[in-house]
Amino acid sequence: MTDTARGRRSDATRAAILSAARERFAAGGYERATIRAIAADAGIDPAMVMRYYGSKERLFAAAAEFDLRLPDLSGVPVETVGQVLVRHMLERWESDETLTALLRAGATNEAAAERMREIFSAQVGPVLAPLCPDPAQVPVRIALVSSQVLGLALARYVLRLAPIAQLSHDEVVAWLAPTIQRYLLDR
Amino acid sequence: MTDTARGRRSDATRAAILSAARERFAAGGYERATIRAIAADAGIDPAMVMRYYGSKERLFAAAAEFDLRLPDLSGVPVETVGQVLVRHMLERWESDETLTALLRAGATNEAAAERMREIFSAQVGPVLAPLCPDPAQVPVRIALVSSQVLGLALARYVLRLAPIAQLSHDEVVAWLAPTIQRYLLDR
DNA sequence: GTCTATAATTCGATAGAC
DNA sequence: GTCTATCGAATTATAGAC
Repeated sequence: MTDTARGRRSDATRAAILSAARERFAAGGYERATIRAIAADAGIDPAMVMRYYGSKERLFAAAAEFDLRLPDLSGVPVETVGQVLVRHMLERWESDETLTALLRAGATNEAAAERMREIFSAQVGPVLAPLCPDPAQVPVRIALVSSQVLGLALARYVLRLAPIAQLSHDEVVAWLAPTIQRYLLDR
Repeated sequence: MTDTARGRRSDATRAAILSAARERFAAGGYERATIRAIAADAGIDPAMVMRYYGSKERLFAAAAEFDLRLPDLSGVPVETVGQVLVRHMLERWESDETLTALLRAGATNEAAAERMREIFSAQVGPVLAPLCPDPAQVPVRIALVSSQVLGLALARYVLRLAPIAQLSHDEVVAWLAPTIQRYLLDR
């Protein structure tokens, strides 16, 4: 049995489901994203979603897989770490709706909140920890940075507070970078 | 017809419904808070909720009425404005679950998001605007302050990032006050 | 003012034909 | 691998008895 005969079409279907799922989860959170709507977007039958992912919960788990792709910061000057980080997060947030899906869903769904905690501790932690002065303060400093990054995303992409949604990347970086810098390095 | 004969019992019921509604909206956002569960919490029949508030949407609108009760800041030294503001928000957030209800619901419900925008522009704006140096920058500065306050609430009360959820009020104030101070007054 | 009964939808999930 | 048909449960909302 060749690859084309067996897996080709189903792989495309799987990908279409996942893409549609991310879009729906990002637009309305966990509860409002229905399997029926996701299937309709993907141009397939709702039963296929169940066949491929078993349940809505498992579909979300698959759709909420995410890599922040944080750059290695060991090479950049410490006084520019805030700028680099804020700019990277802006671009990452706007290039992949999965983050908005996680944020919207995380507000009402415990599994999504847990995934969010994982991402920000497991991915942000290791990259920023070496920069902090006192090892004991690392978790707090990472969480503070996360709070400002998440607050920006919430205000800009979810609640859409006009003044902050209209800022350019450069302006956001100019305002937020010093905050990140202080949370990470001060004292 | 006396007051006791007509409105007394119904007023108590109205209040019980509203209180139960805030609790449910705060715990699970808009979609997961069901009229049936709210009625059960209030110890009355689900039909009563409809009778008093007409629809789930109008119930939420009533439950999401909120006053930040921001203090007059014209008297306090400018260099302590950040501290006063952060401490007030912490206490307000922890003494009234309505804010958490708004935050959770605002992530997936447009009416809740709109109410959130109203609160932060109509209530925070007037109090902080007189402190800002350049009138043209007022909306942006208010929105930046909001982003950090909302990010704190999201991380601490909704996503429950352990390191930031465990901080004392004093520690949160010490970390965040300088940020607020800079967003409001710098330059 | 309160509750029973139920209408009208909508959802996640399953069974089974092809 | 895909779809039809449908179940069972849950939801908001309404009608009407008492």
